[in-house]
Amino acid sequence: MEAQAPENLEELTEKIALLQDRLPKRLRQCAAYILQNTHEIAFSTVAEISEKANVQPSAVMRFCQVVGFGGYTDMQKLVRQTIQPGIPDYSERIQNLREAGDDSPTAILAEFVEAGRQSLEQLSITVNETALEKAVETLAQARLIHIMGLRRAYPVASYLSYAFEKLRIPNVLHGGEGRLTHAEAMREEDVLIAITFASYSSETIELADEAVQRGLPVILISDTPSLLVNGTVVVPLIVSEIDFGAFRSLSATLSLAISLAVATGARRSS
Amino acid sequence: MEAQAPENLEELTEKIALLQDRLPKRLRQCAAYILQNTHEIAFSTVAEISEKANVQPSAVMRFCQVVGFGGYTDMQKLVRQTIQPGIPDYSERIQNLREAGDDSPTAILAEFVEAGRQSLEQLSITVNETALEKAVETLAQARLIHIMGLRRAYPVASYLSYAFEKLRIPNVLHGGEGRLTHAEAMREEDVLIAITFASYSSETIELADEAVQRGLPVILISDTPSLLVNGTVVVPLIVSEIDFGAFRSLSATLSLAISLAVATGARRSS
DNA sequence: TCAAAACTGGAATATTAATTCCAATAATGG
DNA sequence: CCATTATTGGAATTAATATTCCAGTTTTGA
Repeated sequence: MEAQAPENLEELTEKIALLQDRLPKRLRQCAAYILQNTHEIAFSTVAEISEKANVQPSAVMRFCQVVGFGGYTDMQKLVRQTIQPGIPDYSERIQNLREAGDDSPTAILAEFVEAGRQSLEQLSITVNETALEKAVETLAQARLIHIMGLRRAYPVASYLSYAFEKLRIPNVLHGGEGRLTHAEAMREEDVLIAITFASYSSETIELADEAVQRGLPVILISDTPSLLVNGTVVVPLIVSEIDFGAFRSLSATLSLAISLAVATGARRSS
Repeated sequence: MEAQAPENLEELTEKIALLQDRLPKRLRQCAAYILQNTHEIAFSTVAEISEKANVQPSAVMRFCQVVGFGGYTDMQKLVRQTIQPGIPDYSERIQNLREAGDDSPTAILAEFVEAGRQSLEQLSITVNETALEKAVETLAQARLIHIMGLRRAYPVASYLSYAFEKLRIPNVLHGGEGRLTHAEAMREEDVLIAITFASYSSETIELADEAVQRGLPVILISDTPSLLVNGTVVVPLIVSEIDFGAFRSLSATLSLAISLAVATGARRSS
């Protein structure tokens, strides 16, 4: 209306974000959908967008006008312009990012993205289906799931705990900030998920040992099979995450962990 | 005519190349232009293509039919599909998995790996280099870095904290297990990294607001730009992570986060 | 509680683009 | 060179899509 039409994608998202709160219900639905699926506009018709956003075509139309465009066609033109030069060619894009200069943030990001991608690929190839299946089966029958992981492994452990929580599966996260472990809380019919990478945290190893001694199944998420404490009760899940510098993006490990949780949830509810 | 329509870009180019020689003049012009500008088809109308190829629209039409498509629309559909790899609807896919009875851990893992891969690609394409650069610059100059993220964002926050620790960069992780925040600890020259995804944790938002009011720079890692608290001091880093079911692999977000940390470390030591 | 304003859904209309058709032209073969 | 067939250009038709309009509904403010 009175406002200028955005002239590039950033201006567009910024403007939508700004408006979003003051917009009436249906227009806000449009805003939300378009914010998250901006690029869809390039290829979709008004009708398609409106259906996915659960509004009438006319609402989408009004939305375009509120944002400052003459109509949907104008907005689509903008999105197409900004998409076209790129032609989402991943490898080319990564190449460009890498060339940005050695310690530039984008160059570093490119390396981590690439490392993450390779790790994921690696994971999908090397995953031991039998072990995974066994792990899920074990978890599905557990009364209480104990989770332990420190340092690099802690984000994985905490995300697992969060996922189980959401799935309403009883779990305990050991060794959080206070580094406390509650070995004595491990009872019959419980299971321990231990996550540790070289060089291994002694606390995690100790807890795993403790669990083994008490006869509990242990699922071990690690980067090498070198610490098979005890072949009979330990289910090893190996993830070889690619390092960049001293760090890893954890992409593969987290994917494996979350799959474990979701599969367990599915198994339980069926 | 009765020939099969190509089903992907390679088949298409192959077929055109094959036909090219036996085609009459105008159709050969079409072939030549389309071979070299295949991707244009995704965005252009028949009229536009025909003009650029110096032929009549009807010639383009005939060309499409000769290649095996029903019409221009079909050919366009094909090109669009291959340019924009799907953008799969994951909530639908998990439904499909369930219905297909394939909720095996391996199948679920495959989905998460795929979702992670796509998120990483997406990130490499949509990352805002300027914002990233600004974020690193800000962090490099910070006296103390505050980190806040709850629920899904907590693994990211804790990994960031771990990385900064390893890099010997002073940092505080707020809102850990006890959900405690230490707003009063935020002083002049500090910086806050706030991580939150829809639906946003009110605690994180509040801490960010507090920081803004105290005049501290805030770096916001989020999935939509919809909560730009204050454009002047907040640096927004947007990651659109693909959901699978109710969960995400966090691949893209963690890659971004770890890059931020490493780049900051590099900047500081130089 | 009521009147005015804002919002919404769905149908009606206008625009634009795809597709077909046919007469005119050019190529081919005897 | 003529008859036949293939190709072409452009207009006419059809289909799809964007856009507007308005009556019904909800929200707002006094």
